Amino acid sequence: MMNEKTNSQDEARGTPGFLPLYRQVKSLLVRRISERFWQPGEILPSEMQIAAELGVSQGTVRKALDEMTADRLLVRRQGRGTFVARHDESRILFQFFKIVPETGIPVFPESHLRRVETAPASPEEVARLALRPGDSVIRIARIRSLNGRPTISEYLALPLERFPGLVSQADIPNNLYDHFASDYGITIAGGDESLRAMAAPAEDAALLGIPEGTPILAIDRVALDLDGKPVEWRYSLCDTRHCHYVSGLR
Amino acid sequence: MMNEKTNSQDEARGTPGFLPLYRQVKSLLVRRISERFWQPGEILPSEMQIAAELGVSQGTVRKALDEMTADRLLVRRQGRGTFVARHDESRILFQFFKIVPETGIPVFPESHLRRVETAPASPEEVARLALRPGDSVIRIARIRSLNGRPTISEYLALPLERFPGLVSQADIPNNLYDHFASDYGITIAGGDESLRAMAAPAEDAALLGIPEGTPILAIDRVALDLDGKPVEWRYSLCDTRHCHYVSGLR
DNA sequence: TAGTGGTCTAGACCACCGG
DNA sequence: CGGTGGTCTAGACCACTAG
Repeated sequence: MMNEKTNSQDEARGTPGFLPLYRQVKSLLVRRISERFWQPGEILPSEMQIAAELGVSQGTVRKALDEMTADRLLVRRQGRGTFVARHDESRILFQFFKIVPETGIPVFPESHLRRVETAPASPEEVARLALRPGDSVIRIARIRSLNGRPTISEYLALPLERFPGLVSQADIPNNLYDHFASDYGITIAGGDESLRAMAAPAEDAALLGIPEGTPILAIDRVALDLDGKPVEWRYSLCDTRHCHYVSGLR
Repeated sequence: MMNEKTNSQDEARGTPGFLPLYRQVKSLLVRRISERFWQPGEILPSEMQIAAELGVSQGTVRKALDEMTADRLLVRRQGRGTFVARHDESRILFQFFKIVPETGIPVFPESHLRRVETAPASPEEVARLALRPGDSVIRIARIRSLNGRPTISEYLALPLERFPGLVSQADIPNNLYDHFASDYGITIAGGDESLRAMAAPAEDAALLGIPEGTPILAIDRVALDLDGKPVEWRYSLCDTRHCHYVSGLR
C-alpha cells in the first residue's frame, strides 16, 4: 500500500517535504518509466489495476496520469489504454523543432553529419551540462536541411558518460532524441532555449551557402531528462531567409 | 440549471458539437469574464456557490476552474478564494515578454513613444488582424529600453474599432495589455510569435544607436483575446547584443 | 471560528475500442 | 461483449486565511 488513510506514515501536510498522494503516485510512475520498467510505446496497466496495486483510489491515479499526459510523458486513448509516449518524428516536430519553412508546413529536417569527436569538456560545456571538471563530452557537428535547402549549422555536446558507444556507431541517426530513448533509456522531457541574432561566421556561412556576415538566428538549447538533469547542449545557427522560428504564447 | 442528469437536453455525446459539462461551465465562466461581469482582480463566488447556481456538482465546477487557472485566466489562493487574473507587470513579464537582459534577471522595459496615427489598414494589416478591407487601424511606434539601454524598435497595429479614444489620450501607457483590460475590457489571452534574424534598417538602427545592417532579431506577434480573435499586430526589432529571447520547451 | 480551496475516496454511467 | 479511459456526482477530511 502507498499510504494509510490520512498520510499518517508520511510527513504531515504542513511540513516542507510533503507531497500530495497523487504526486507521490506520479513520482513512482515517472521513476518506472525513466528506469524502463515500462518502455516507450508500451501500454500501462489500467487505472483500476494501478490503483489496486498501490492501495489508492482510481481518482488519485487518474490525477497522476492526467498530469503525466500534460507533461507529454503519456498518451491516453479512450477505449484502448494509457501508453508511454514515443519520441517519434511528429512529437519531436511538435515539441522541440520550432523552425518552420516559409510554406508554413512543419517538416522534419534531414541531417548531414560533419564531425564526431570526443574531448575533455570545455569550461562552458562543464557549466551548461552540469559536469565535473575533467569529464569528457561527445561533440557533433552537422548541417540540417529543410526541403533540401541547407539551413542550420548545428553543434552538439553530450556527456560521454551517459552515451557510451555513441561515437563508434557507423551512423548517428537523424532523430537523436528517439535514439537517446531507444538505445540509452534517456527521455528528453523538456529544455530551455535562448535566441539572438548574429553575423554568420565564415565557416558556417560557407556551409550554408550564404555570404559571411549574413544575419542569422543563433539558438542555444539545453535539453533536460525526466529528472531535470542536462543531457545535451545544442547550438544552432539558422539561416532564416526562408524559414522562421515559431513560439506560442499561452 | 445547466443540465439534466444525462445531457438529455443537449446534443448527445457522440455528435460533433458535444461539449462535456465542465467545458460548458468553463465557457459560461469565460464569457462572464470577457463581458466583465467579473472584473480583473475580483473574487469569484466559491465553488459550492457556482455549483449550486448552475445545478452541477462541485467537482465539475472545480474542473472548469482548474482549466481556467491553467489558462492563466484565474488565480486560486487556498483559504481565500478564486480571483480573475490581472495583467500586472509580473504576469506580462512571465507570459508575454520573453526578452531577458544579459544579467538573466527579467525586467519590464520602459517605453519612449515616437508616433501614434490612425490610417486605413494596409493589406497586410487586414490579413494579420482579420479585418474587413477599408477598416482603420491605430499605428504606434515606440522605442523600448532595457535597464536604460534602447533595445527594441517596436511597431503596433490595433483595430481602431475596438480601441475608440486611444489615439487622443495624452499618453499611451507602457503596459498596454493592462490598459486594454482596464479601459477597453479586452483581455489578451495568448498569441503567436515568429522570429527571424535580419539586418537593421537605417531608421531603426539610428534609433537604437547601432550601425545600419547590424544583425537584429525581428519578432512578429499577433496577440489574441479570449475568443481567439486577433487584437494586436506587433513587430519588434530587437538589438540582441546585450539581451536574448528565451523560450521554454515543455 | 467559519469559509475557502486542496486532496482523497467510492461509485455510477458513458463512449470508444478490440476481439 | 468486456475492458478501457472520460465524465459526473456526493461526501469526507485537511490546511490555509480572514476576522
